[in-house]
Amino acid sequence: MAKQNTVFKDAYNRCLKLLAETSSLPSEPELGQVLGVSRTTVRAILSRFEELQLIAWDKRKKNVLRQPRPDDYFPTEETDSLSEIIERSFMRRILAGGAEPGMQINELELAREIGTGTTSVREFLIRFSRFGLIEKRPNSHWILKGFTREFALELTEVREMFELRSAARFVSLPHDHPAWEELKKIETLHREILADIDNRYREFSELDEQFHLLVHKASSNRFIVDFYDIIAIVFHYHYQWNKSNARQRNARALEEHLAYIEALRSHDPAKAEQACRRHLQSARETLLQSIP
Amino acid sequence: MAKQNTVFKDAYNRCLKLLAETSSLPSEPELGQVLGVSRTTVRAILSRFEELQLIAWDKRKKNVLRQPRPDDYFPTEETDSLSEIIERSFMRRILAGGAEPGMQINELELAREIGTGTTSVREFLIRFSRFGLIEKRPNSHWILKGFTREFALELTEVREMFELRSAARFVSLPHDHPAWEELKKIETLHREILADIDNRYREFSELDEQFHLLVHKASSNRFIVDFYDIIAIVFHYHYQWNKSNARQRNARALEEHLAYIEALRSHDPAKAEQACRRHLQSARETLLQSIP
DNA sequence: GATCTGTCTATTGTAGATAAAAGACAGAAG
DNA sequence: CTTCTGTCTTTTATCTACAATAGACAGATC
Repeated sequence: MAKQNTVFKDAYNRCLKLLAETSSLPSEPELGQVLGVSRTTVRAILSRFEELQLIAWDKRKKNVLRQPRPDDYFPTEETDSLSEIIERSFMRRILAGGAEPGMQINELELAREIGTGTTSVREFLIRFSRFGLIEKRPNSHWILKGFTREFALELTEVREMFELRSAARFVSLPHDHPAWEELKKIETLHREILADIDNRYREFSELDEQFHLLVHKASSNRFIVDFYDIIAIVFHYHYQWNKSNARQRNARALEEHLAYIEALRSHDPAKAEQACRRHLQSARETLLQSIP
Repeated sequence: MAKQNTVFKDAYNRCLKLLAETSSLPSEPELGQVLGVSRTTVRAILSRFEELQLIAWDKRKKNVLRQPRPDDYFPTEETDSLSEIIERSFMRRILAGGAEPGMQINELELAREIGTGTTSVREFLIRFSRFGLIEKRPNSHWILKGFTREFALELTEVREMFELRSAARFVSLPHDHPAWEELKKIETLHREILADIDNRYREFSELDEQFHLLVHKASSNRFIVDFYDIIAIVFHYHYQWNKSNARQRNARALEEHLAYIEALRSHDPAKAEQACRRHLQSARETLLQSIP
């Protein structure tokens, strides 16, 4: 296998959903636009649709013949890109499996275990190394530095510097800046989830990421925004891993976010700083509690 | 060619220098230690020495037979690792050659031009992407974001946050911390270069890197220390590129460093902050001046 | 004349192969 | 009994090959 066709399969599935809602599909370039793929892939999808008698395709006419059935979709496991698969496998290993700091990481072994070529694993490790959890010994193995207390402290130290600065920028954004609109939407979502916290507390993780990313973006600094990737990935896997008291923790964080949002909207730097600090401090404590 | 034997060639050259200074070489593990390579490579070197009648080798005895001649050394071009070659080629292209922001970067073309496989170019680009100068479009090309004014401003903004914090940590290091010793050495070097500035001003670039890295290390924060890589690479190539007024600029920076060092040694946080700010400001101005 | 389709070409993502380098282990030498 | 050497195995760095995907261009269609 040279290249996985996950782009095709994923776009195919999404296109099936579009197909379920109309009687004829738009032009190839438009489909490409909507699905975020090239015309080559669009045409591959349309060919398959035609083969399976889902549409009648003649040049510009793409009439829907029948509704898609559940088994027309590709299984979701097949639509994940290789790098997503590698990332998940790797994170499971280093967070769940007793991964001691100092442990050696072996490209070949990882590749065999995941069932993929070494090239992809290697590229993943290179990309991942910027998160500061692993380190390369040239001509030799990687070393796992581990998700330790020091790591968490160093991470939160930088996070706090960056977020405080971003929050300060946020309050001085012009009133017509789109971020205010976005902030309002996020606030609404907060209230909705909080109103039905027992059922919806799991949605917090994603919302948390959205909110803090919005704040970081106000810095207009690529290094600050990029750094948020590290925080996001750590918290993402951390939430998956450590579920104790999730409902209660999330409820508290949602309240803090609301106070933080209100402070941002006051346009008062001092208030924003205070609310930001308060939330960051409790986020840090939560993170540290989960590390032995 | 599967793997370049640059490790061998480089270690070989360094081993020749050792050989010039003794009458017999130490044990294989010890040589490996000194040269920073494995025993396999050490043995390859010794085999070659024996072949060329440089030593008589019998088990533990490795007696020097003759002094190395200049042509016993491998040419220096052959001792650079592939990634160094790629980095240099790439930086020359984006700094020197009229590289417009927004330009597409093509892995295959770069590889052809450098005369190497695509894998190595690809891995380089992935590693390099953390510097924020390029960005990947998945399944498609890379985009050059360019060494622009915004880039420089974003870079220096973060640099200033990090270095101020590191300097604050530095002044509170315990008196017996090895950093103080190191600082003293660096100060001496500063004075030496300054005393003979007309001849030695070119040595500033390397010293600058050493000094600021020492300061950043006081933060004990891997993200802060790692970030210094970006600054170092930018300034490194920037100095190579923009040589106007180098003597004068470097003399001024050396003076500022000395004031900064003195402030650090006073253990007075306020003084350190002031000296740090002053130097960072002029470093920023210098950088910005060179960007159109 | 703008947008679309058919066709063709170029580039990326990934696997597989191989030389270089690292590293493990047993027996030899001090 | 510690350190060294000889030998062997494993892993990394790199190249090449190829399917998936992107993208370009000319002619067709509205």
